Amino acid sequence: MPREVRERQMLDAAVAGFARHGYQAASMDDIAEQAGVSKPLVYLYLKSKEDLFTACIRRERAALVEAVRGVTGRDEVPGARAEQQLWNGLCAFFAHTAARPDGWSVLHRADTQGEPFAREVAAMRAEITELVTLLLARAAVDAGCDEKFAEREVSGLAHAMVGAAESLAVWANARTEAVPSPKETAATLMNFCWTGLEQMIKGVRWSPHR
Amino acid sequence: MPREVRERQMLDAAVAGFARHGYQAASMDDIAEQAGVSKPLVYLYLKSKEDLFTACIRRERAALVEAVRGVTGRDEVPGARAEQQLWNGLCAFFAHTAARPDGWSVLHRADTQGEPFAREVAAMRAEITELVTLLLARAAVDAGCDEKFAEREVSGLAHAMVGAAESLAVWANARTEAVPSPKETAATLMNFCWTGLEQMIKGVRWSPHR
Amino acid sequence: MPREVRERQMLDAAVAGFARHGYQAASMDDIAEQAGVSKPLVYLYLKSKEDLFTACIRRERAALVEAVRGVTGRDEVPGARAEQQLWNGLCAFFAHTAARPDGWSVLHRADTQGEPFAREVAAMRAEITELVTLLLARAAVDAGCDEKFAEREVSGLAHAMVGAAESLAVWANARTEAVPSPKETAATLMNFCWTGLEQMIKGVRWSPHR
Amino acid sequence: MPREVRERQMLDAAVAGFARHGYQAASMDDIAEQAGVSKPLVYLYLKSKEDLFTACIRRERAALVEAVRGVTGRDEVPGARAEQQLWNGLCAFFAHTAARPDGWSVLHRADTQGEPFAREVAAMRAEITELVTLLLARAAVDAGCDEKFAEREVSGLAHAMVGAAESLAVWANARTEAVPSPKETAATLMNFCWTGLEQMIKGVRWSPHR
DNA sequence: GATGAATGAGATTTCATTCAT
DNA sequence: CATGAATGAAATCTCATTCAT
Repeated sequence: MPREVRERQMLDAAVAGFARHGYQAASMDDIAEQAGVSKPLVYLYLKSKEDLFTACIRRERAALVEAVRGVTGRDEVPGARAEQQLWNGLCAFFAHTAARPDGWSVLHRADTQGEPFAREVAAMRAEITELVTLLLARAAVDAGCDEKFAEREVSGLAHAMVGAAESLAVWANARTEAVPSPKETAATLMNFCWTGLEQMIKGVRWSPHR
Repeated sequence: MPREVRERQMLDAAVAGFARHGYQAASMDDIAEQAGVSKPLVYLYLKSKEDLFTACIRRERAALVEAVRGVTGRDEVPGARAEQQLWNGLCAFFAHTAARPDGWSVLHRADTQGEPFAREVAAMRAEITELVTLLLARAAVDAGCDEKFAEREVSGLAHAMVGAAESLAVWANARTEAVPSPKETAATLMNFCWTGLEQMIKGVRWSPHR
Repeated sequence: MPREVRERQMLDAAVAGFARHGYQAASMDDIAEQAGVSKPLVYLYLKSKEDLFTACIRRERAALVEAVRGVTGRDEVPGARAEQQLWNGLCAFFAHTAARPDGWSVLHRADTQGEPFAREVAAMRAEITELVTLLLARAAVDAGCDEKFAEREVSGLAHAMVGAAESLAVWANARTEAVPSPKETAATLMNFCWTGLEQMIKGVRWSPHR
Repeated sequence: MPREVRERQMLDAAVAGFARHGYQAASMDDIAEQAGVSKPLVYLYLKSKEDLFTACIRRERAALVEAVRGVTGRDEVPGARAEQQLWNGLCAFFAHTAARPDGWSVLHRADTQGEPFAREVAAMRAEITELVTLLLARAAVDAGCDEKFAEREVSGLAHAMVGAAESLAVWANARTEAVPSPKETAATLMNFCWTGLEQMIKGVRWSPHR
């Protein structure tokens, strides 16, 4: 059996194992068995537990980012409405995290599994946040907002949105009854952020002294 | 030295250890040493690693809920404005998580450390979410909204808000420069959710077909 | 059972194991079993295989040096004949290596088991060589030799003698029939080195052109 | 590529590997890679790690013995002075061990790598010791000594000399500064053993009671 | 009440070795 | 002739946990 195929099997098993038990508690024995290969082969191909976990993160990160970028367009598409692109991106995000819950679990949990892994996830988050920031800014401009203002103010909203999306994805995957569809989840968030954006553009702010 | 004091020392050490290394990687050896007691004593008092972790979760959960409840009022306080109570609660929440980062880290990470612990955290989340739902509903009613409507619609917003608050608390603790004050963090979130609530009351919804 | 006793048992077993199989091939499993304890206890007390081996080297080195120093006198003993002291030292050396063949094997083999261990042995060799140099020099002076000359020339002979003694000790232990007594072995070497010393004092040198 | 060449490459790589890391620590993976062939080929040609090591020992042993025999003459050469032959042999020995440090290291270390290998080395040592004994005996006769006496007494000196030569070869290879030339090393030893031989012939013995 | 002594079980990792092609 | 693919067995080391005192 060719190496490529075996490697994919191993990564599949590893993602499942790490998702279920976390990095520390997942055992190489179990992962190898799950993949249908012997442990030495896992080590031959993937070097160490740490490298295996990193490989999982990288693969899942690439798949997720690809899924989102695939529908938002990799670059600015002149004429396309940013709002629509954002909506598409969110739908793709929640669809992907719902379709590959283990993959998403690995990405989300990697955050709390020590330095080398947290960096990997931070990079992904930065990548996505940048994309969202761009789309929000262009949406604001579309809505008649001053360009300078948009760039300055919208970043905070983007951070909040990405954080909220992460939480929602976890929460949606955890549901066992009344599981929301990706579009419903996306709509919830869009609803939230879009009103936030509009208020922001208008300069409305909440304050305790109000 | 009385048992109570000893136990508190152990829990303190355990919370620190679990926060730093996670459940699996934290070692009973280190915890016992850190607590300044012998390992058998830890087992005598707290039975097992699992029980010890559970005890940590329970203690930190109680402390956090107490901190929030202490400023929102344990029950509905007729005449008090719900908006103000919500604001107070958020401030208390972020102040507490900032003051006890290890405790919060334990609570947050427990979520991904396997079944028995996730349940504990889920219970805490439910407790807080219920509180927030109540406050939001009363705030909606205060704003002239129909009571039935409020109860039905506001729950989703509460869930999102709690999730967002969790993310924000982690994010704030992770900062090393430009660390936001609890009030700033609370204002960010309040800003966000309050506009969402107002739009919701007005019946405004975002939809892809718009 | 007190720690000290256990540690000695472990070191005994380790010395036997390392002597028989060498550092790499000796297994911690076997050593623990031989010592009549569980592996974790070995690790608890001696930290690692490397540390265990180092501890063996140190103990055997100390015992050997002590055995030699005990009969040569730790310092210069005015009035004592250096020749006699040297003879006593050699006898003690061969008696010790014959009495503790495993210990001597460990010391001798450590030389070829990698850097950290070779250093340990080199230090021991230097210690003994220094002692021998001193005795030879004093013996030369006793024999009417110029002091300056003695110090300069005798060092090479001391090195050769120590090397020869090492080889002889290994060789004597390897014999299964006609095993020489320590005194016989010592006499062989003394015979050798003493004539060498006498010729050297007289300035006689062998050269190919003779 | 003919089998002979391939085998030589493998043995070269193996000798280098065993010399650097010892028998246990050297890995077949590394050796195969170093030899530029695949592992199965190594096993096809040399059957096992043990056989490979044995093959190394045999080859290096043959080369060393050949180098010495080549200058001492394979048999007794009537008319040639034994002293000169011994000198030539020592020079050849130290020149060879200096020229092929890895080969010598393998031979020397094989001694302490367990039964099957120690026997190989013992055989080589016996071979060389026999040669030296012969030369020493003839030299004694040349010097006017009784033939019977020579054969009986000279054997011990030969053993000591071979042991000393081994130590010196290792020591010379280990030097990084002031590396002695083979001739210098040979002269050191010759100096030593020749005086010993002369005294012996004269019947002079050292004794503790002197 | 408190601890020094001790371990069973299992973790990651490596290595010599062999097929099927 | 040559190799990519694969593994059984064993190595070092760690950890939660328990007695005897």
